[in-house]
Amino acid sequence: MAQIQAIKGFADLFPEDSALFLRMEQAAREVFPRYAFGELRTPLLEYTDLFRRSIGTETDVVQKEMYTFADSKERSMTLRPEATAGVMRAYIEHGVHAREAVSKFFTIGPMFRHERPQKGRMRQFHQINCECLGPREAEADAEIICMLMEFLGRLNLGDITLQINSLGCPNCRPAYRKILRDWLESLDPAGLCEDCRRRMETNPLRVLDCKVPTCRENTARAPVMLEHQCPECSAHLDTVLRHLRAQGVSFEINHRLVRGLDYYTRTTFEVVSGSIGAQGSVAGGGRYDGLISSLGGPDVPGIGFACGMERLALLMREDGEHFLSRPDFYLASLDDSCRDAAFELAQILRGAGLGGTLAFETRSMKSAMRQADKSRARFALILGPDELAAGTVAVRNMENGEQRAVSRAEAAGALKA
RNA sequence: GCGGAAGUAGCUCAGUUGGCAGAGCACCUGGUUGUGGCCCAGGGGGCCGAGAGUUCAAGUCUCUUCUUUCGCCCCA
Repeated sequence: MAQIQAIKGFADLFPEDSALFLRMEQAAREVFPRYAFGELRTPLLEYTDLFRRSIGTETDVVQKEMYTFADSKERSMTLRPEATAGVMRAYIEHGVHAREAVSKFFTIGPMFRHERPQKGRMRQFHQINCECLGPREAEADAEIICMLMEFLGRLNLGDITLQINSLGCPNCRPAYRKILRDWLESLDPAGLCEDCRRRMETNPLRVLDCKVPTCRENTARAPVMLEHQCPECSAHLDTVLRHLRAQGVSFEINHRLVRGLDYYTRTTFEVVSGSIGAQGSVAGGGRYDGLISSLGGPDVPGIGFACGMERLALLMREDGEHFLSRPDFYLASLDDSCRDAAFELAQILRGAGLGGTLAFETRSMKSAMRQADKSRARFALILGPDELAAGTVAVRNMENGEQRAVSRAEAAGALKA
């Protein structure tokens, strides 16, 4: 215990790793604004009540996964376990609905859940989150899904699948819930796992989502949600799917797709990958028409999604590409007398927009070249007594080995050419 | 919260029935005047995750603990 260590489930991202995150953020900031989404940054810390009321007190997230503690005035605070709640709070608190009929926000940042860490799951993890508030129309669903797929498409993720389902609305879901529960109760209980027998009572929809193979077999012919929805919900989903087909966005209907958070209604979707182990869900979202009013805000519907950046990073890494950019130069002095001039030259180059390393110690030629090679710089710049006297610097192209003396005043231009 | 596996050099890992702490890669320095990658030579690097115990002797055996990892659960 002498060594100070990072907290379990909290990771350090070195430049090779953060380069992937940077690339995701850049893709998000390019794609989302074209759909009129603007970035909203909300606090990492909120009053615990916000999450209890939005995510649902019965969920695992609220019951056992939140980082909750009291501040000096004994108020219960929680590190955000997801982004939607904070966005909703900000939306309501600032009366945004009164200013505009449709609000579109994205947010990027860390979330915190006290779970057992494993592949693709950290206690501090990062999400890219989008919320579209205001429209009730199916076009909003189709648009945000198209946007998500366009965003993911920029990331070179390999095989991913978009799955869609509809959970119905408060008018038709209770009836389906009852039909499903009755059907489940007619089964031989021995065919279901312990969890499912419990879920049958508390949350029958979750039984469909069980991963135990025998449960899946035995519920294969369960009543299908989509066949028991009201005409409005059916029409809504049809419109969403029609637009996706027209846009060439491929998807599959997953009758078992049930989301974990209580506030979802109608359209739900998830993007999954088979190649990163058990935590294969890369993005997920859906419509939450009752959430804002249940938090004390106006009766404004919404739809949104979240993607897990650590999981995206796992998929991006597989194409083995270099995400770090190459420096322009590596500049070394061969003698102590040259170091002042080297420092000046490095600053001139940086002032001209070039990037690279200045070797602080005087190095031998061999060592300087080895360092230049290792830095992956495009050019090695060498400053020795000869160059110092002549007002030049030796510029070596590391790709082809071509080398020439260039006046120090013109070095920046030579590197750019 | 529940299971399985693993912690030895910066990284990947050897280490026999308990008996001097190792390799490869990486790093540094050289291989005669100031030139990288390949090759060769040399060098720096270790509380063997931590703490107890057994023993003349523990990297090795026992227990505890921490961490990592793969699953379950849940979720992005």
